[in-house]
Amino acid sequence: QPKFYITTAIDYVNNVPHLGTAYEKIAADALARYKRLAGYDTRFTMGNDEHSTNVEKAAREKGLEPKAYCDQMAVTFQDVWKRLDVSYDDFIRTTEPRHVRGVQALFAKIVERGDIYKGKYEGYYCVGCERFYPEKDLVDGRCPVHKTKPEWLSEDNYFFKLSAYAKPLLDHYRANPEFLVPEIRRNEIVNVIEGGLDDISVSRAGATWGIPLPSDPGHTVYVWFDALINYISAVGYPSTDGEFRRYWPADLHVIGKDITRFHCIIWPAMLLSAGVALPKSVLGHGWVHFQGQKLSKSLGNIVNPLDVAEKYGADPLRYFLLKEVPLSRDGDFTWDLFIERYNADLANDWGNLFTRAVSMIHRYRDGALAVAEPSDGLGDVIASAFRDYRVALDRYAIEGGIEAAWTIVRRANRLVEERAPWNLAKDPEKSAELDQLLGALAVALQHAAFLLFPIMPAKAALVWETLRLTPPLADTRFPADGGLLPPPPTGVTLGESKPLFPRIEK
RNA sequence: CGCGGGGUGGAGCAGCCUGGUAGCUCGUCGGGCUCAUAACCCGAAGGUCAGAGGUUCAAAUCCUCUCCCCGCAACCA
Repeated sequence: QPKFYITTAIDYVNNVPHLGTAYEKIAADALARYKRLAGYDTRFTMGNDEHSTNVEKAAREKGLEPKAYCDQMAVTFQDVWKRLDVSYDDFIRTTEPRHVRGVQALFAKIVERGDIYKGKYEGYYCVGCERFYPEKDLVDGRCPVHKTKPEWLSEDNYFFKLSAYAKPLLDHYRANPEFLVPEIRRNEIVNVIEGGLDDISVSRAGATWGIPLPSDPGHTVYVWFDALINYISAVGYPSTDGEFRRYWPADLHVIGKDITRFHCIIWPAMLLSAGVALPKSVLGHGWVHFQGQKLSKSLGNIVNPLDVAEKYGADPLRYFLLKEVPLSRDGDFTWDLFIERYNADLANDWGNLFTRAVSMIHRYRDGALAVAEPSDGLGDVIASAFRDYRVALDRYAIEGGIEAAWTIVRRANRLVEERAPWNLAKDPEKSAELDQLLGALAVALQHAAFLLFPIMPAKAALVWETLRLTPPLADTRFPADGGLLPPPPTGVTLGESKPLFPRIEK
């Protein structure tokens, strides 16, 4: 059985999840669910990034020890993901012993390779910002944010010979164009590498909230170096048997475009140095804006995904984000747009097809199908929808998959008009024709629900159960021969007709 | 000259690489139907493709310049 190992970025815990973080997890979840339907042994991991001074600071501000604070945040994050139906298989926290072991082991490998050396880290450091500034970014020698004079800091640090990996990385990009998608981001990164790479500091002296260097416990591992390693520690590294052997290298890292440099330069360089295989692909997705603006704390326009989910359900939120924000681009969330998509697509198209079909089955046939097979070319529509869907999802174009599923919904709605079942029902001689139509509609609903399961798992499952289909949707797979799914049962009373998505009245 | 993305009917996008009747979803208007969540189906109106110049038999599509938005520039998904 082929495997598919997919990860999201692990989240920095100095804030609760917002709409953008949720977008990434939902997108990765849809891909993971798709791969499961496609028969892959899928491993989907996420987690929290709990080290660094910022986290420590956030904890102290709440009067908590860092660990206690992180424990709380881990519960908060996982709760949000569960409410959004994110089906992760494992949740890794960078404070867990298994992760610490992985970090120390990988670090040791890189030391062994001779890629770590001790040096001085010097620069202008603004205490307010907690960061170093290059001289060119200072305004009149002062911090551009705080207008204070930064101090000249100089501390002993360990450095990683990133500069030695420019050539190997470029070679890797040339040989594996799919290593970074979309293409636009690949070009950007290749430019950066061609411009030359500097060695990076990978340790902090005197920090206590972090993973100590095995070779020098007075230093902790730089938080990014630490965080990236979660992708292998989550599957058992430093053990190279079992899960690691089964799942590594990862098939896909789903990350935000802002951190592509870490994932596409530093991370592969670390792995090359340590002699560990590189992940197959990194997907740098775009941003979800809110009312045309970037989500930011300072603008105060942070949207809590749970607000949307609690009001209208997780599925509509998932649908909107996946349909309107292609992974390769930025997109916009506005309430007007959300409500429009909800009413037009979910309530009117898919939802209405469901209620009208199921209620006709009840009204005309006491709730049971006599036959269940496609008619009027519906079989061809479904077959090509399945093909288009898979092509799109294999390219991570989830919106294209949704579009493909919708061709089934549209065709079925049109079929109702064409065959006018309310007329067939009046004519006893057309009884067989009516049975055939109702069966075809059930088949259409079934296949649309199957394709939409990765996008809207709860509603798809509801349709599935209403049609009395077995096994459960989560255990169903794409037919190996590329044909249709086994049809819904006949002679069994179906579930009731209830609006899947009640219209939102403005 | 830091790097990059974009400007297409009211809105959001596709088309541009590989020039040749400008396409999709929503909205608007008109019609049909009544199974259904005033939902569904059919049809229509609406764009000189940011601006200027150039190449060409022919440009939204290629080239040059200008204007306007928006990102990124080592720790915000």
